[in-house]
Amino acid sequence: MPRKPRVRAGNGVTLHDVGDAVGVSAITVSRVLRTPDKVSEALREKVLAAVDRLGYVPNRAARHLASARSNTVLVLIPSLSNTVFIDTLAGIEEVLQPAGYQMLIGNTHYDADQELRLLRAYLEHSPDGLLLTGLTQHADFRALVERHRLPVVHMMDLADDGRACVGFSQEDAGRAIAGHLLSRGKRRIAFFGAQLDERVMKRLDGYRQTLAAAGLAAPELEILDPRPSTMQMGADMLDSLLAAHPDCDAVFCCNDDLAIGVLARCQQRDIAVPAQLAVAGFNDLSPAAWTSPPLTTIATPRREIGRIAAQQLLARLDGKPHGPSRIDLGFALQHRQSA
Amino acid sequence: MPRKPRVRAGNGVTLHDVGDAVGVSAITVSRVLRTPDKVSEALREKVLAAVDRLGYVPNRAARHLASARSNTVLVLIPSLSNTVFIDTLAGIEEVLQPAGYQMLIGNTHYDADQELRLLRAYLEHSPDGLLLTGLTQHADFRALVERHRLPVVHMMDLADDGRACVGFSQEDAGRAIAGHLLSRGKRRIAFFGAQLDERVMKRLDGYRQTLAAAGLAAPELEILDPRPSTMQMGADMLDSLLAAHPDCDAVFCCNDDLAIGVLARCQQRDIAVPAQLAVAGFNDLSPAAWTSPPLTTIATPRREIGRIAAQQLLARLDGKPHGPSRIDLGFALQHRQSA
DNA sequence: TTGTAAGCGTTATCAC
DNA sequence: GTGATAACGCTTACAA
Repeated sequence: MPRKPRVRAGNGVTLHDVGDAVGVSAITVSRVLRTPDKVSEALREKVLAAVDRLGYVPNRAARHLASARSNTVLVLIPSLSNTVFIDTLAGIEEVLQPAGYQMLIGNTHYDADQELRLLRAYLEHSPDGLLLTGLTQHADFRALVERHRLPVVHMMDLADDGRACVGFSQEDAGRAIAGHLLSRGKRRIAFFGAQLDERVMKRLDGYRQTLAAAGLAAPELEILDPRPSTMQMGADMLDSLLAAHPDCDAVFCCNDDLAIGVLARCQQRDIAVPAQLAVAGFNDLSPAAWTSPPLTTIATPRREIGRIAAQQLLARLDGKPHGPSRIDLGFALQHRQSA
Repeated sequence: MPRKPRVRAGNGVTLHDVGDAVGVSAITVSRVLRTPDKVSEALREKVLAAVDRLGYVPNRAARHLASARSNTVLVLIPSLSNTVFIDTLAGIEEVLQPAGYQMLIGNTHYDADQELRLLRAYLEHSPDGLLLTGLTQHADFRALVERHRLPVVHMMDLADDGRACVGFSQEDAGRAIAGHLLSRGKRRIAFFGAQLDERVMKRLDGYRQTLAAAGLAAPELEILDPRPSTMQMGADMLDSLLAAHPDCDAVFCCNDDLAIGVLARCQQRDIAVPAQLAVAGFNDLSPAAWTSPPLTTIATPRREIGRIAAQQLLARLDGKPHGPSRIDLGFALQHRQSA
């Protein structure tokens, strides 16, 4: 009866090979590697020596297939070029790596359809759980997630419907900036928005509410552009704002990138900041402290968000009792000289 | 004889289930999905309908186990917080995703030991190939790679020993900046270096050679710090440089971050740029165009590097004839106002 | 404490 | 064009 040997992945050394080398069965080697306590010390040492000598590397696909656990978490973020999400990833990695979990990263490009496609594609890896950015997904997204019984933690924002989330109130943050500008005596406060994702719109809402409450609502001072934000865009927005409304005395930019462009243009046009025009940003990226004048902005706890979200997810994966499912990490107004 | 049903991963729908629903065997369903041409059209349609109806999702672990190909590429980069490597990742993703490959990302934190540990850990996924940053790895790295017969492409730099690589000459780039500063009439040219990785040291070499050739070598004007670069560090370096060498008339910063800190400090200290002190950076990150004055720097083709490196790797994986293994993508001097 | 047998979901091989 | 069978490497369940 002829055998049918196949091509092998990796370096070709299997649990069985290691077992043969020591004179034990494959399952014993497996135990040495996963639950050393259940194996006698004598064997344990011999096996570990053989593992080392033969250069055995566990095959994750086989483990996954046999155990029905992939030890993999799917992380969906809107962009790789935005430091905010990179910082979040770093926080996630910090928790997942030591726990033996692998992070799969999907870039949605701020697009719900793409997000759904990514989920479909990554489902082939049968991730054990999901970390999502924001609260709003494609209409079919949730059903698919439930069908696969995947635990989910949302990041960057706060839900009120019981979904697990780790973040802060984007609306409150918008209110905080607007309130700050009012407290500095500004009365004609503009809003510059790009990308116009869920979170930017909530910041805009907070800004609107605060201005309205002060009787200073100014929809004509809102400049919104759905394209990704750039510094150039910030500069351009400033030009068009001042052309139409030279009486404007403050600008709340939905992120630091726009704000940096605005500040640069102010310097070019000799506009006094903050005396003539106050400028505020959002996120507190590293260049914010090095503009001239340094930028007043909202510092967001994004690395911490990643860390806590990952911890929450792991707790669910282990079936551990987890604390509150809505975790508010807050934000901080970084008051510098631009506003 | 009692069966032993196990827990299942994913949504529980297998090739076999789909086959049963249509009245064909599992292997036929597999063929419909992978090689539709080899299945009659009638069957094909029925099968695809069932796949859709049942919500079948292929199990990648099982495929990997059976086919000995993981369709996975391991990418090792030194840092997630450096835009340079994020851009490279974006280029890689652009090529890998459409080709059906999954990218595993490992963050080495500029540490060869960590890089080796990551390789060991990720080997469990049996990646089909490797994309590495730089040319220098841990002493044991290469042996491990060869043992697993993994094709490798190096990124960001150029090797002369036949290894596959996609990048540009870091040394030439250093020479280009130094040469430019000389051509602007500068004679006391400092070098600020952080991180001090392989590539920074090569830029430093290029700078040294150029200055030496002009009879203007000035080792006392080199400030090197092995810690990760920050804008603060750039500002601090400028302070200590000018304290010791007030006659210095130019600074070549090993990256834009340092340069931004230097420019900010120049503005604070009322140092005229470039008249009194010329400042050059490296990488041409987006803020570089928005400093005051705008930063002269080296634009590097990092996204393209990622793209081409991924293409080269895929060609090797497919056993296709690949062109030259050393691909020089060059760089461009971005001449702005700071130098 | 250690081993045996079976099964995880897919694909390679060979037969029809 | 379609199917039966075994094999991929590991872990669960159960036996010794």
